[in-house]
Amino acid sequence: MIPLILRIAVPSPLRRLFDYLPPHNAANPIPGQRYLIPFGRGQSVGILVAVSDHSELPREKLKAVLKQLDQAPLLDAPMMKLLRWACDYYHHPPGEVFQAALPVLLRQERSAAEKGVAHWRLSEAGAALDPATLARAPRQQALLKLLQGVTPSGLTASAIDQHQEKWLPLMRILVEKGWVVREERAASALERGSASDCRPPLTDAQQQAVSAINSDRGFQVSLLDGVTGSGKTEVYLQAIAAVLAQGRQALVLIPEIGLSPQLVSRFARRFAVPIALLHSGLSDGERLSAWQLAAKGEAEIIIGTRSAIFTPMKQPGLIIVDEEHDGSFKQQDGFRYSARDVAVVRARQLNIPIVLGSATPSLESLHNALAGRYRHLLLPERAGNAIHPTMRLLDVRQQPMEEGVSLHLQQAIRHHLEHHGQVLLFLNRRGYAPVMMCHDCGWVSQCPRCDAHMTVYAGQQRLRCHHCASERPLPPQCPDCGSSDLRPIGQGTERIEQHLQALFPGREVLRIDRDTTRRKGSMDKLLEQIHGESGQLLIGTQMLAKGHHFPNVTLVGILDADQGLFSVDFRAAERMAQLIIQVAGRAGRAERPGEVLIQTHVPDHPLLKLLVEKDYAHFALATLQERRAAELPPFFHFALLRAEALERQAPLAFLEAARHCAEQLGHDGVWLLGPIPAPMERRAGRSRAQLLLQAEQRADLHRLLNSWAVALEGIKEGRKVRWSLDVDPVELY
DNA sequence: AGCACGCCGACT
DNA sequence: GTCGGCGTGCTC
Repeated sequence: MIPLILRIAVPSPLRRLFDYLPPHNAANPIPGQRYLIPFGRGQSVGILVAVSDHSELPREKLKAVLKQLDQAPLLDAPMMKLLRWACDYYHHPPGEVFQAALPVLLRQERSAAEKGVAHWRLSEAGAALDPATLARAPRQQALLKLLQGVTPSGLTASAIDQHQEKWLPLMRILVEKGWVVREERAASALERGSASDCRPPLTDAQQQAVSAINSDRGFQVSLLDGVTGSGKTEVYLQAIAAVLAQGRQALVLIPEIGLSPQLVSRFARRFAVPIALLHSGLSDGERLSAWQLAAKGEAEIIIGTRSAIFTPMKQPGLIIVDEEHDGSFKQQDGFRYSARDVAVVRARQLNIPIVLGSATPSLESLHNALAGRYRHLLLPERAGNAIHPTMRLLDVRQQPMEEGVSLHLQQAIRHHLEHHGQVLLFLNRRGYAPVMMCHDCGWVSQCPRCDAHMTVYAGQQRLRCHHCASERPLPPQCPDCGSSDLRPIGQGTERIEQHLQALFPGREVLRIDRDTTRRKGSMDKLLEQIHGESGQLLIGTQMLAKGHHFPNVTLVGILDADQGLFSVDFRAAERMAQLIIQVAGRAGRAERPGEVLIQTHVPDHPLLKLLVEKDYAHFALATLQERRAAELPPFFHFALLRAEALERQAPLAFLEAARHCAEQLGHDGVWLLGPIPAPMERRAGRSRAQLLLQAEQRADLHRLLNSWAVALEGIKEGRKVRWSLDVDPVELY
């Protein structure tokens, strides 16, 4: 008998597998099983990737695994294949890639059996208790009322978190008093749909899209390119319905803040099936439970953010990526994968259809559609009788401005408010002002740890850096010259909010940005206020652009469209255009016509004009031409090697060595650009630099990366820096 | 990444 | 005399 070698992915930053001997009570080794293994001086949990009949190492150097942790593999063969592809494509250490595909509770030595999750429910006494009894303990009372308002099975910790902060000690008091019972139950992260909604009639375009997707018998990418309000979700729902009817599962990926209660309830109202939700608010136990239910096929619809692309499915039938252009699908640290791109590969390997949906498709996806690799499904009309908003550029050159708002825009705001419309202003800059300056000596509020300014927060009277944790009180006088003539320069949402309040006294002004929605539930509260009233002013950052519907908004004002036009990042214009269109899409959803006004100092900018006078498609096509001419993605392919360290020279020294290494290996077809310091060289006290690899042919790039990524681990300058390799980087800094 | 080994400075 | 600095080597 040939002695088997187990090739195992071990959690470590090394780009290779480790060979082990089977355990003495050798049970049938199957890739996807977990093993407890000796590693270095300690032990860890690894995943069997392959079984081989030989090892490159002499036999006496091999150790035997300590224990087989699973009989049945946790990761099935298709998932193993996907993860091996991801290791190869992203050139990331297999140990970390395979770990990323497992819920945290399965990364440790423990059985894969379902474990309970703490629930709190009312006792009989608690159910009968009059909340008024707790009038003198308002927070306990709130908890009691919360539990009295839900099903008798109670709530999990993460569910309670949505309603109240720091509730655990209070809940313990209620448990002691005998009104609440804490119990561990197999958690269900499942929503159960009710199917109370029926299907609305479809537009012709929707019908065509649904028919096309439902006729797919195998792998096919559909780019569902539909203007805001054209009813993309309805197309998803009907495509899912067809898949469920075949007894198969649907996986829906959504952006990080796209998992709104509205979206979930829309799915739940349509389908009477178990739906698993995988979002950041879940506890480890709930996440494990959702993952297992999906793997067993008990969850028929799986909705989740980026990492949900690695959810196992028993009967996969369809993958949907909603808002496929959204940046949150790209992981920005560690294993830097794009969930959208992995989704396409997964669908191809599973031979199932995939739908990428967006009102503002990424140039990558559009390029694939134009090249015929993706089927382009267009939804040009708004569903129902809503009308397209009219979009106009406001030339603000030489115009009187007050706090970044031109008088023209101010008049338009007044007009819409008087006609009972809501007004939404968009400014992608939070805080009061991006910098504080001394008018006497020129001192500016520089961050001590970053090459950036500290943002002024007037309400909290503090300076805060948006790139690190630096924070301090607003100085009353100039720290350099003692002058008291300190002035905030420029505008952020907080300042606009204040200005609008002064301009329109008596009107409700609501600010929606990360600072006003930080606390759990505060976003819901704000949305509730917006839906109830009319005649309000809303000011916000890109949070406003995502997902939420504001049916009463009749005017959208983009305060500064110029930011995106002159950035070092070649994708800035694409992102700005997507934001403008997405924000504009919030207007005129009901039967009221919407108006969109865009302030700019460059009204003749050709791309901006195309976007406003034509549409996103024209903008995108022109931008693609520019990308082709400039040899940028999606026509050329990038990989970025980043390095950072406390010592200023260390990152550049490492990258020089890395470049030298690539030159030794040979890099035909690949341009090495750099190393150069990062656009913001210092961040959080560390100096950063990067080396960009550019290639016209992916094959050339990956041929180099195959040997280079491994060789990088041996560069001695590398131990003084933190470095990472990013294939298909989205942010070039 | 961790973790150990190993060889040179300021301390009880 | 040693406690401990971080350079360098290894993990099957």
